[in-house]
Amino acid sequence: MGRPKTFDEDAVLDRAIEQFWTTGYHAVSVRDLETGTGVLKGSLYAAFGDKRALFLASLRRYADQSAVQIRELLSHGANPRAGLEHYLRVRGKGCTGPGRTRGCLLANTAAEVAPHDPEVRAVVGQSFAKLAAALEPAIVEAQEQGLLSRRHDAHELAAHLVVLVQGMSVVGKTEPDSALVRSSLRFALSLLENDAPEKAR
Amino acid sequence: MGRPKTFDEDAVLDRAIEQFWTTGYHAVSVRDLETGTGVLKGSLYAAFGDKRALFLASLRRYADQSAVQIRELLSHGANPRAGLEHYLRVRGKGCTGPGRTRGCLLANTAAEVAPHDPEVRAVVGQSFAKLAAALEPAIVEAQEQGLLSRRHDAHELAAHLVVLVQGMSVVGKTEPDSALVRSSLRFALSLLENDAPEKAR
DNA sequence: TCGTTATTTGAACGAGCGTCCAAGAACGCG
DNA sequence: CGCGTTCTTGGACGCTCGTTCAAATAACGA
Repeated sequence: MGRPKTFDEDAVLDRAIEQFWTTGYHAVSVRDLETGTGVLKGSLYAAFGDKRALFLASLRRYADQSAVQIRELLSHGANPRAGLEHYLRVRGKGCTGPGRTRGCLLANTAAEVAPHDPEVRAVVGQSFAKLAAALEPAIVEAQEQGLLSRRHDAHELAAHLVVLVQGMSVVGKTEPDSALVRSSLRFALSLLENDAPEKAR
Repeated sequence: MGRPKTFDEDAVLDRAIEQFWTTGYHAVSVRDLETGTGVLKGSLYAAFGDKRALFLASLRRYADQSAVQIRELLSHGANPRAGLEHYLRVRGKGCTGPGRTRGCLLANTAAEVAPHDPEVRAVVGQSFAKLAAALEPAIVEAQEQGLLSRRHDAHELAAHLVVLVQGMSVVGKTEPDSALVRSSLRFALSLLENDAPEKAR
């Protein structure tokens, strides 16, 4: 009953994600969100609460979406090792090139907001933990299938890859096509090569 | 001639660094800087220009200081490999523990400001490049002295460590003592072990 | 058709922002 | 002791911030 909503909340969140992602939390004003989402502030406040609540909702949606994407990327290819490689490649490419200097919303938020907002911190922290928890079994399986060296501890390697990916997303923000990101990606891929030291490609 | 300055510009920059570091660029107001530095806004504007200029000066000073620190850390210990290990340990410890959730000003700035300010971007980008340029010769020397495996390309490993360190500083902001940071640090240290797979410590 | 209910709309609010500037204060010099 | 110069001081400016709210609007059941 009553007057029906003229917008889809999830669609608005997607637009808001874009803005927070490219511009950052503090640098986006409610007026910006108004024009960016096409929803007047009054309605935004009625639907989501205040700016921080809208940001939290956007962040949670982004985190959910990226958790889904992780699973998709990891299951790409013939085996777990190919999935890991694919995941790294996509994440690396996503941080380099023109228009790709906005990094990852989770990393941006970890840097800008997390230390000052426990709720935000929890969302970001859990996202990172989930990412590691998704990578680890893929690593273990790849090792069990003899596709990946057992030289490295699976748990530590998973954590390492999580940290590395966030690092790429941050370093990549300093230039459109960062040589550092490309090199570190190449190195990470070399870590996923099977065994046999001294064997290039 | 004229009335003498009542403050040391570098000391003010050090205080400003602290504030931008722990709070972020946008979240620090000129009033905050006033109380934090103990210098009234009028004098700040007279000495540095505007807020952005003060930030840039602080950032450059931080970058210079951290470049010096890198050299110190790398020259610690008996050989280049020990220096690298020491550098990683210090950087890792600096991102974990209570009151250590502010990360690295360069990483924070890369995430929050770099994409929207070319001058800031240049400072941060050059700092990252310098860091890699400082790590690489240490890696090469360690390899030449037989202290470090030649399995990995020195240039790529240097880039990898730069990205990793920035990643640790970002991920570390999501909890006081991040298990991810500790694990990834342990993994990175294992990369610096000499050769011989399956050999712990 | 009318009353109820939910949403939209945009004007208005106080607070705080970054910035500026006129006045006062502290020095060296003649 | 003034004089010129430089720095300090803090009030004031215009603007934008996040937020609120009363009125207008649009759907529904009766």
